[in-house]
Amino acid sequence: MNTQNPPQVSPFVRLFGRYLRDQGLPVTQQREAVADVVFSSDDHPSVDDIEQRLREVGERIGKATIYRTLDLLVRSKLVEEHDFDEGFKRYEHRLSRQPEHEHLICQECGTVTEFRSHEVQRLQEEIARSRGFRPNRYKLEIYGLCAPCQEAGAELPREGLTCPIETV
Amino acid sequence: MNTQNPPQVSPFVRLFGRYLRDQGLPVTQQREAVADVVFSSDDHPSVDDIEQRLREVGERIGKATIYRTLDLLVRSKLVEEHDFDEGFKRYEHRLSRQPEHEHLICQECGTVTEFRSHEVQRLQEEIARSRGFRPNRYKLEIYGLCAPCQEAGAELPREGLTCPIETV
DNA sequence: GTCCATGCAAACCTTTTGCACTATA
DNA sequence: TATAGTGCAAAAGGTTTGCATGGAC
Repeated sequence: MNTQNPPQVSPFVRLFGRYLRDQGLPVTQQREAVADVVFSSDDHPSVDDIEQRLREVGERIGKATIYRTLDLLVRSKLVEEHDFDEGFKRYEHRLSRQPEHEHLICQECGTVTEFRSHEVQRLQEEIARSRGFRPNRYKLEIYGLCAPCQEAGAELPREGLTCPIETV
Repeated sequence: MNTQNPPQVSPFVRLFGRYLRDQGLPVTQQREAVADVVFSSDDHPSVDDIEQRLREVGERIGKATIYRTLDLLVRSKLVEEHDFDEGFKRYEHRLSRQPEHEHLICQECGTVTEFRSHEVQRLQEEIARSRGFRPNRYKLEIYGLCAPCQEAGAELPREGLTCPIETV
């Protein structure tokens, strides 16, 4: 189909290729294409987003292959899987300037902002250790309203019981 | 079916009844039964767990009703929904001694331990505020190995690239 | 030439919804 | 009695899998 190969394989895609070879797995054109899309995305694309972006570059790759490649990318630790309570997963490569970071998620517009806090990192380690737990990874997500949505007058739904329960 | 009513409705279930009446919704036997199971569970039951526990008490309630009741319980803010990356949701009532707490999740045995940290709470508020974000709720989850699993010799899967990438 | 990946469609699993029937207020 | 809930089964939506074909090594 696509006789015109990409000008050159990006360093990140090459890293993924190395992982595949380490595992004795073939480096296919589809795997490189999916990896390239993920590594060129600076947001948190869903599988549909990835399929769409592949199509924009003239690549028609089946969803099954995308899922299977994402699985490999996650295993390689080059990509992280996220679940922002939307009913589907999002993916994000770990090769940005902020390899470890947390997320602020706007409940109005869905925008995801990243932040980094060494203090959170330290706290998490301290908490785990004090309980004899060996931490592997952690995630901190803050849900609320981003600044633009607050200015636009957005309000968070106020349901729940009228009298908040404080059972402490 | 169940002519033998529970000895008396628990205070928590009664609270839920109040919420329902506030909303102009009927307080049904099924809703009370589901609420009762959730409020008597000190772990994080899934919908299947809840169905199972209802059956153990002689209640046969359809899954649809369980889902619909859980939705009401979550709306009432008496119950929280969790997603520990298992492919389904878990539920936990907020009426324990620790209304606000975070989770340590063992990747070996799946055990969920709770912890509380005022520092995390403070940090989260500080981070949000410094970015003009209005926080509504947050979640911190630490994944790793619990003490018993470590003692049993469990190891976390070491996949990924042999040479960890530190792109900072 | 062998092995594995791909693509399509069907299967899967959790969750949601439509509808006839029943219970609540 | 009007209104809303229940249960069943079907649908929905994201993700996984089986299988025949085709490409990588």
